[in-house]
Amino acid sequence: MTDQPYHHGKLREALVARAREVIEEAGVEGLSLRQLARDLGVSHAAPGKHFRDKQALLDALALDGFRSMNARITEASEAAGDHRSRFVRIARAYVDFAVAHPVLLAVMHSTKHHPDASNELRSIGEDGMTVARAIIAEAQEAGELAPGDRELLALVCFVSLHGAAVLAAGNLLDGTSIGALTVATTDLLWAGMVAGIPAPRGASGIGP
Amino acid sequence: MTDQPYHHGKLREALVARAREVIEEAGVEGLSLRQLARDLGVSHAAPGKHFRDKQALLDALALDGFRSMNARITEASEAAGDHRSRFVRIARAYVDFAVAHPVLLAVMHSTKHHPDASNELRSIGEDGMTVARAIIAEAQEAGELAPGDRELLALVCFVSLHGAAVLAAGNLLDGTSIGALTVATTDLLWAGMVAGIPAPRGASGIGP
DNA sequence: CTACTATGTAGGCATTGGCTACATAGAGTG
DNA sequence: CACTCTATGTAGCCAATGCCTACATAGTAG
Repeated sequence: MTDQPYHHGKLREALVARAREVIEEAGVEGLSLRQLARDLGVSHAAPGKHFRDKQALLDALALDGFRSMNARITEASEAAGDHRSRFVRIARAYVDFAVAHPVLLAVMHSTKHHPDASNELRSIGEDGMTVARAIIAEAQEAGELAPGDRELLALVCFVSLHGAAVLAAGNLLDGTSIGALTVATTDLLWAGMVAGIPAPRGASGIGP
Repeated sequence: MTDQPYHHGKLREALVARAREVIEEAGVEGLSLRQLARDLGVSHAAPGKHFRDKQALLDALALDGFRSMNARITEASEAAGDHRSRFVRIARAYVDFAVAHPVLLAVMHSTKHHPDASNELRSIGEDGMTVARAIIAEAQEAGELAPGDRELLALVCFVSLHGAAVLAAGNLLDGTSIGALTVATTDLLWAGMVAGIPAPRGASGIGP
C-alpha cells in the first residue's frame, strides 16, 4: 500500500533471508529467482544486480549457513565439561543443525560452487574440523586418549558425524532416533580413540 | 541414415542408460528430458510415455544405482578373508563406488523421491547395512568384537562410511587421500568395536 | 476386420534464467 | 548548484525446459 521507494535498500540481505526460507520449504529445485523477486516486490531482474547467477545466490546462502553452523559449534565447544562430553556436545550441535536445516546443509556441501566462492567456502567449511582437532589434541595430551595422528583422527570423526548428520537430515534413518544414533556414534569413535588403533598385523586392507 | 522404425523398442532402458551418463558429466541440473530425447533421436514427449515425471526418471536412476552398488558390496562381502579385512573391503567397495559415480550417489540418497518409489528404494537402500550387520554379528560371535547392539553398531558403521563416501565423492577432502581416510575410518570403528563401549559414568550427553 | 492398448509425434503453454537497453537515485566533485 | 559517475532497479526479449493435450502409428486380441 505505501508506495515503495525506487531502491529497496537491503535487497541483497532480503534475498538471502527469503531464499533461506524458501529452500527449506520447497527445496533447492523450488527456488526461483523470479519468484524471489516477486516475493520481495522488485522486478524480475533486480536479483541479477546482486548475484550474477543463481549459483552465486546459492554460494552466498552456503556461506551464510556455514556462519550459522560454526557459531553453534564453537558455542558448544566452549561449554564447560570434560573432553568427552564436550565432544558429544559438538557432535550434537552439528547433527541438530543438519536436522533443523537439511536443505541448507545440502547447499553448503554442494559441489558446484563458483570457483571464486570456493576458497572462502572451503576455509569456513573446515572450522568444524578445527574444533574437533583441538579437543582431540587436548584429550590426547591429558592422557585420556591414546596417541595417534590428530589430523587424521579429527577428519575421521568429522566425516563420521557428517554421515550421521546427512542421513538424519534426509530422514533416512528408519526406526533409530537421531539422538541415539549421535550418542552411539560419538561413543564408538571415542572408544576407538581411547583404545588406539593397533598396528596392523600383516595386510590390513591397504591394497592397490 | 538408416530410417528408424516408428517405435524405438527399448526407449526406457536407453533413457536410463543415457541419463546415467549425462548426470555424471553435467550434474542433475544438466539433465533435460528434451535433450535426452534428442540424444536418442525421439520426439521430446516420448520420454513422458515411460516416466510421467522428471522425478520418476530420477527414481529409476536411483534404483538402478542401488542395484549396481549393492552388487559391488555383496561381491566384496563374499570375498575370502577374516572378518576385519572383509569389513574393510566392503567399506572400500562403498567408497569406491561413491567416488566413481558421485552424482548418481546423490540421486540415490535424494530426499524427493515419489512416494510410490520410496518403499522400494528404502528397502534396497538398506542392503548395505544388512551386509555390515552380518559381518559384525559373525565377528561378535567369534569373540573378536566385544558384545553390543549389532543393529546400532551396524548403523553407526554404515553412517560413518556414508560420510566418508559422500565427502570423497564431493572431492571435499583437502589433502587426505580417499584410501587413507577409508582405512583410518574402518580402523577406528573396528578398534571401537573391539574395545566395546564402556557404560556411561554419570551423564554421557543424553540430555532432554 | 475391428477394437484396444502401447508407444511415439506435433504443437501449445507457462515458467525460468540470463541478456541488453533504459530509468532512477545518491554520492562525489567542480 | 550543475555535472558526472556509479549503484541499483525496471522493462522487455530470448531460448530452453517441463508438462499438457490431440493426433499418428503399430502390434495384439477379440
